[in-house]
This record gives sequence, structure tokens and C-alpha cells, in this order.
Amino acid sequence: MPELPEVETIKNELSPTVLGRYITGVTILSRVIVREPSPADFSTRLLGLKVTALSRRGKYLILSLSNSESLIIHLKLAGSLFVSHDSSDPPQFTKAVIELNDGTRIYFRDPRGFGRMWLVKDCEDIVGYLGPEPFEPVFTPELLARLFSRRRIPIKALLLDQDVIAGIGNMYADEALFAAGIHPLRTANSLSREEIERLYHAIREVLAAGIKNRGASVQNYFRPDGSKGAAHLEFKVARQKGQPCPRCGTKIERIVVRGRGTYFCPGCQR
DNA sequence: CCCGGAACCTGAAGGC
DNA sequence: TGCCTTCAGGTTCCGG
Repeated sequence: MPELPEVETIKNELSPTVLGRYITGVTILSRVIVREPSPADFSTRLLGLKVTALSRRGKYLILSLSNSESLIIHLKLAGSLFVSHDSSDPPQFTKAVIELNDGTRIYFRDPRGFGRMWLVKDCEDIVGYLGPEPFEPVFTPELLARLFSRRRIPIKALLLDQDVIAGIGNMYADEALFAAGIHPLRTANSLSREEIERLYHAIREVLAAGIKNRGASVQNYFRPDGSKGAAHLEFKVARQKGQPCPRCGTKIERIVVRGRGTYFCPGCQR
């Protein structure tokens, strides 16, 4: 499940492969993966462009191109990018192939078919709606307090809202709430100033740990070289139903919040 | 405007 | 063995 730490890892590990290289071929195997422009225009307009920068915004990967346009990729639930240096067959479920001038191929693999790409003049058209990045200076406890006030939805649901904070997904939301000792069903506006401080630090800690461990390989997340991350090995509650809480020993429970599986410790999270 | 729920999609895993 | 159900979740859309 690519969330902020997973997309950050892909950005870091893909950079040496694509920076300064030219796009010499684009093959679309599933038309729905291209959102804008048409798949035919998408392929031809990319030809001959150099990749000048690679960046991340929320869960979006952004390739800046030499004509100042942006190729934006969202892996959604199950997408991954694989780098291949030989001419072996694309892996199963490959939806698109991008070929570079040194012969390297990048396979966009996506068994679920939710992943999307855009080629746009202004990347803000796609990512402009996103809230603040958790590691930028604008992200502060004061900002969180303002964002949480007057919101009566479960804090878990608000953490998943990309308009509010960019990059947190289901796994890291559960981990952050556990680290902060806050029950996922607490309404956002019920959090005390102290709890908001704890949650602020917890968000940055769990995301930083995820990046340090190169992402969490549950289900379909792989790094560009095909290897897995290790962040899931440190998860305290996410997908740990029935396991003892590492802090108090109470069994981890699973409930559904806004249609999302939500894991928490009934002993530690109030 | 605010909020909850469904839909999109398909492979993996578990139950009987 | 095989069929059926459940689970996985980022984002968008719809209805109250």
C-alpha cells in the first residue's frame, strides 16, 4: 500500500535511474491507466523529453520534464514501479512501460488496476488540492489544532483526508494514533491540546520510521529493484488483530471506520 | 458545507 | 478439492 513513506522510497531509489535520461518509448497496455491527455497523445508527447527532477507530493510521484511539463504517477492501492536493465518480459499485470535512452525500462505494474498517470503543464492542477506535507515547516501543532477544530468526524477519518494532511494512509494513520494513545473513533474536535501535540509528533515519527525502513511491504508494495521494505515489521497495531499490544498486552482489535479496516489497542487508546 | 457510505477493482486468504 | 466469502484501501462520487 503506497503511502507517503513508500512513495518517498520509490522516489529516492528511482532517481539515479531516471534523472538526466531521455524518454525514448512509451507503451500503454491498459488505457485506463492514463488519465490525461488521451493515451495516444500521452505517449507521443513524452517522446524525446528529458527527466530533470523527481519529487513527491503526498502520495503522488512527480517527474519534471525538460519542456517544463510534469509526468505524475499515483500508484493507488497496489501499483509498483520496476526497473529492468535487460530485455526480459514485463512482469505480470504490467500496465505501462517507459523506455529510457540507455535501454532501461520502467514497468508500471498494477494487479488491481487503480493506478493512474497524468501528463500536465502545471502539476498543481493535479496535486494542488493537497494539504500540507508532514515534514514541511508549515506543518505544526498549531496548524493541526486549527484543522481539527469544528470537525466532528472520527480522527482516523480526518487523518486519511488528503485535503487536510498529505500522504497519510490507512496503515500509518493507525500507527500514529497508537503512538499518540488516541482512540480512532474520537472526534477530531474533542482532542485536547496535549493530545494534538502527541499526535503531531506521532505522525512525524511513524512516517520517518517508515521512510527509514524503506516502506511497508504488505500486499503489493515493492521497491524499484523488486525488493521489499521492512517498515511493516515494526508495526505495533496495523494488521495485528489478535496480537498482544506491545505496550500493555491487550489484544489488538479491528473495527471499521469510514469503510477502512482500523486496528487499535483498547487498553492504550482512549 | 459537513459527513457517511458506496463504488471502483481483483488477487490472496480463510472457511466450510 | 473447490467454491464462496471476506479482506485489502486511495480516491471520487452521491445522498442525506
